[in-house]
Amino acid sequence: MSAAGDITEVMALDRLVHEPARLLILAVLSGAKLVEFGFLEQVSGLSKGNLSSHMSKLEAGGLIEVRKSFRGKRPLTELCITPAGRRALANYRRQLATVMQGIPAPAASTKRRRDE
Amino acid sequence: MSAAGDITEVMALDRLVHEPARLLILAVLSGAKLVEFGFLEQVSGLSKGNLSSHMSKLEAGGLIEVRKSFRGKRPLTELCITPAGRRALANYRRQLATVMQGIPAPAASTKRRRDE
DNA sequence: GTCAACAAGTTTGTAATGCAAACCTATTTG
DNA sequence: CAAATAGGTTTGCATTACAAACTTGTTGAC
Repeated sequence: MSAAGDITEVMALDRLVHEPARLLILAVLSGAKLVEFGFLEQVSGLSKGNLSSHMSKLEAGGLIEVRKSFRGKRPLTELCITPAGRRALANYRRQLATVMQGIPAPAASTKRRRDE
Repeated sequence: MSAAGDITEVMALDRLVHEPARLLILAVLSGAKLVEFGFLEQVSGLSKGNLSSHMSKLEAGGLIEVRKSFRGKRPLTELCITPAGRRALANYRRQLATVMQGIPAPAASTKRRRDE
């Protein structure tokens, strides 16, 4: 049998989702219908360039959808997560939970403060 | 106050630990006193080269210690996690737990099979 | 009107990274 | 002795994350 928290599962993590910046984007998107580019920029602290590039990758992977429109006369880019994106995120979360079981919890005995 | 599961914490994840291959290595090391190179190679499925390179990075970061000796007349490389490594791993786990709270749980209602 | 400053993103350039193929050294086997 | 194997390391390459520079259009100063 494979151990309860088979840590080797970690090798199967979806790299597209595993990247912190993208995981953040997906997590934010999962909680809203539509999110503005500028909002994500602020929340994430990512530069526009970096954000744009991650956005493109997520879009290329079909995990998000990008809508371009106008607010007044200024361009406005909005993002939303796709069903596939939700699945990918849910699946990632599941794998992560499995992985965490393979990592020893510090909780038990972190009383050894002088261990270096 | 920052939300209970502040997803933006994800940006602070330790990249040295976040890499799946290295996380696996650390997790395995955390459960044993001393682990052989060859064993890790099998468990992880990593190529020798890749394993060696991750090993070097973890060592450079002070998260593991590498001991070279001989078994009979053949060279033998063994790895063990350092106290700093344990801390890094525990900290990573903690951050990960926080992050997971920011990702919507699929558990509740994954009964929607037709959502594409 | 036009010229400077600004908003909203995209494209380009670069340094770092993950990965495996090729290589190295020593040992065992035919 | 030659070939194969064990045990790792170094090299080379393709990908990537990131920010600086650029683009396009808008608003405000004069």
